[in-house]
Amino acid sequence: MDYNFREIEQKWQSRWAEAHTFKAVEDASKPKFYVLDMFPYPSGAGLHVGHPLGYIASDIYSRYKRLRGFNVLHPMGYDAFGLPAEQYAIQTGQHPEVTTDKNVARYRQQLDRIGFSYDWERSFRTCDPDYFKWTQWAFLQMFDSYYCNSCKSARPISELVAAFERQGTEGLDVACGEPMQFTAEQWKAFTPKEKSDVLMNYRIAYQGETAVNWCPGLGTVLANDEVKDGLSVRGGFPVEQKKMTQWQLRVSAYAERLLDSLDTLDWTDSLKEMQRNWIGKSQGTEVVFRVETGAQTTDVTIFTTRVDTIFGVTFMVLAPESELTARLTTPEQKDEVEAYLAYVAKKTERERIAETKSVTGVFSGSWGINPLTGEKVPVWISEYVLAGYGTGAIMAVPAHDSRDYAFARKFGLPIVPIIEGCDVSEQSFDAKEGKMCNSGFLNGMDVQEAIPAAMDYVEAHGLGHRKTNYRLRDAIFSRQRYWGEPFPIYYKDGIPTPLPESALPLTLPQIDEYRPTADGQPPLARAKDWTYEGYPLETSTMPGFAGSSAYYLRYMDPHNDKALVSPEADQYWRNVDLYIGGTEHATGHLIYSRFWNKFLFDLGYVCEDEPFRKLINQGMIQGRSNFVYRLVGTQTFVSAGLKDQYQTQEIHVDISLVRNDRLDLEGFRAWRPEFKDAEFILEDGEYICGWAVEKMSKSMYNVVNPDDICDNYGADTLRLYEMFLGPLEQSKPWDTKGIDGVHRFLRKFWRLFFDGDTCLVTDEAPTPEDLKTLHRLIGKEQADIENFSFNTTVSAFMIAVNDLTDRKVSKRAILEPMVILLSPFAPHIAEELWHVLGHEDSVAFAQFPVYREELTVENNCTYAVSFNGKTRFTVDLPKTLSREAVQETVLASDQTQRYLEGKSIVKVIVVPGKIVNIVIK
RNA sequence: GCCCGAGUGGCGGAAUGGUAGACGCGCUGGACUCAAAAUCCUGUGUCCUUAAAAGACGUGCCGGUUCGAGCCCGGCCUCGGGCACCA
Repeated sequence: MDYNFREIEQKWQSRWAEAHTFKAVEDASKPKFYVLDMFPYPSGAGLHVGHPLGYIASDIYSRYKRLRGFNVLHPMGYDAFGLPAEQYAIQTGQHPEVTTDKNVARYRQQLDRIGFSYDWERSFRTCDPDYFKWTQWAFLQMFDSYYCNSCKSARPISELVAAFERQGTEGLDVACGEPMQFTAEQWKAFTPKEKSDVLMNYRIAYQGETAVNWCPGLGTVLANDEVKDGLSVRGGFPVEQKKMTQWQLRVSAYAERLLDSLDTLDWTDSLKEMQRNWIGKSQGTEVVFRVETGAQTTDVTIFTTRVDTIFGVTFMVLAPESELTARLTTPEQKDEVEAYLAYVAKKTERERIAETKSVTGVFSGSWGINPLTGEKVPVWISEYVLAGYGTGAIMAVPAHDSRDYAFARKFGLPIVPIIEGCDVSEQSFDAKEGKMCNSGFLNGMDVQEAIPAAMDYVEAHGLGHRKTNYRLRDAIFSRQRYWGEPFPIYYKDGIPTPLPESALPLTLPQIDEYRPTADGQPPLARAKDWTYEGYPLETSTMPGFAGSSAYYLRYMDPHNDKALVSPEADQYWRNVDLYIGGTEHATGHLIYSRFWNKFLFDLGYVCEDEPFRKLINQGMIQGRSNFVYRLVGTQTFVSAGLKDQYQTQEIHVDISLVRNDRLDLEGFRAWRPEFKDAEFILEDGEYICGWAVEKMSKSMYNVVNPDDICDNYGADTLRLYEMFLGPLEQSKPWDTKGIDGVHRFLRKFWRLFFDGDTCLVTDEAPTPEDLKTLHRLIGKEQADIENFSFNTTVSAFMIAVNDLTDRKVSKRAILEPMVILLSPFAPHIAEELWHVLGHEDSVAFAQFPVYREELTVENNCTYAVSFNGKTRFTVDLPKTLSREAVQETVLASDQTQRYLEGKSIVKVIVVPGKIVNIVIK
């Protein structure tokens, strides 16, 4: 019997499916382990070999944990709402659901071939009404909650209403948009509309006007993490800033908690660091500057992290979008300021980024008074100050801030250094070090002392107070799209009103066109009768991250129609023990999910404060593209080695037409009509293609499909090979060259069991040597899997199998545990051989072999003998020998004597088990 | 500009501070074969010399700690990734 992987893999995949082998059931007698992959968006292109990398790793870990006696929850589903299906719908009129169905089916088929141990009965898509009902439900919970700063928790909005009725805003410490002040009487006198507007200032899911990333190309707003370099991540369209009223989530209320509990997570440092930067906590001071505009004065609060430099302030700057700009502009400066504001407004985000080096600004005509010195400084307006951060106004210290420095230089403003001996003739001195000068009471202090001293002073004199700011903004939650969750909100007399829970899920209406309406309304406005009890329903939909924010909770209890997750299921599965996915979600999904989970935790719906305990980022598998070089303006192609002699144009060529960088000439002519009569300039009779490592993508013709690998080598080989390629976290190019070696290993393993049709397995007793081979492998696998060092485990397997092959060992006592060890990596062949060995049950639930260290321990240690640090030879000595005995034996040996050659010994250092170093003169 | 991470043969990559290059690919030579495929065996960091052995040099660069450094420390260089007017 040969190793027929096609037959074996098909057979076991269907048996696992029929027997529901990997169905997970809550079982209090076993410890749980929850392993989750970041679920994919089912795109039309299908999976390429890069996608399963993380899935294979998580499957290996899941299977390993099962062998270790854990009750493993390992689910999979689809993040199915999203832009590509909708864009396709706009072009073709095809309902996104149809496209999604088709793509999901294809994904499932591809995933199934790889032999994952998912519990498919728990699978769902984010676009299933049974699921998004709970996304809408969570939104309503947020709508109905506010965040209490003093108890650090979300609370029902009814409590806030009660507080307003009792005492107005008196003594309130809650997260809000604009600070508000009113009495209980005033509150009671508000109209329903006014009350609704006030509460919007406090709700965790709220509607508010804000500067948004508006993408005209997509006709929708985008979240910060959906924009990169001023272009939309999906589609690459330019993005501009625009003020709009949008649904938002008050993520900023959770900034401190999101930051704090990062320390409790087993994530990589780089990922935690990314989140820390994104949250961007900075502790500083708010200081009030009195500003004179003609005869009129206004108090302007600025935020700074360096109050210690306040004696170096030579001007102030306002953000162009700040409400203060109009107020502080004098009549004389009005025209100039308005021209500047117009100039800023028409710039797109992308242009702003491209011109980040250029310095622009305009004088407002007002003068601020430095509260410490009483000195007057001019107030300028410039786009380098952001309206959305701090107070939208700054004090400028050009001597010690590079941005202020550039501005001062451009507009000829004074630069006053306040740190002794620093040189500010060429650039600012930003470092927080040195002795203070020109700074009144701070003179002579070290900068590190001066910072708190200045803060204390400002607070003591009532000039300002300490303040912590965060860069983290509230998440914009509306999208002007069709293919997303509808908001369970309708407008009753203009007041946003939540739908009752009984009306959920609110499903998408049928519409006949998916583009925005002529007057710029979202596509849902096209729906006939998009109303609730006669009132209009909200027409925007939720963003992509809505559905992915709590999906891990739903897998715990996917068919529950009473709750997102039952308390019992939640108590059992708790949170994700191991989450595997790409870093690209660091500042999107992984922040939103943590926020969402903390919110549900506050309300008591879930029992863990953090959703993902351990997180591993698998690297990307890149493609290896091939190129041909066409002589410009012809259909003649020159081989890579000769291309420099000609003027050529580089063209991607499909890698299926290339083998070992040699081009299949006939195949190439047949590839495209325009290449039908292609001529070639060859080197050594062959056409050599150029190559490069690039992202794997259709347009680069470098996509390798996992199905092809499964056809030619089998899923087990694919799985082993992807792990063997290198460390999981590292990005690496796909290269099919090495795959034969891995496949050869599996065949070699098979041949330990069979020679043709003869079964070789015997009941012969293993020798100590056999046991050593086995237990080395057990020890290695045990240690490596826990470190996700799967590549070295595969190597260890190869060594063991080579060992056994050399000695022709086909003993059951050795092979049986080896099959168990192999089963997480290559489950199909392992299952087959497990049954060949006479077992009835699945190998997936066998017991991980017990490691016996004493079997692998050497009796001898190899000592490296060095002279003055240079290793000259090695010697094997019994492990039990004492230091002194080792020293004596080594010194007495012939080899040592030969190297000594009469020189005298200064000292001898013995490192037990390792080395003998002899220092000689 | 700021913050992370990484630099080891022809290639992917191994090495608790202790014989650098495991394992795999590729390449040499060989066995089996009429031949091919498959399989197996052999060699394979560089240089020098050689019949062989033995040497010398080798983990991006420069220094340091150590009996001993790919690994630890300091300073550079290069390449990836993230953030980017966040006061």
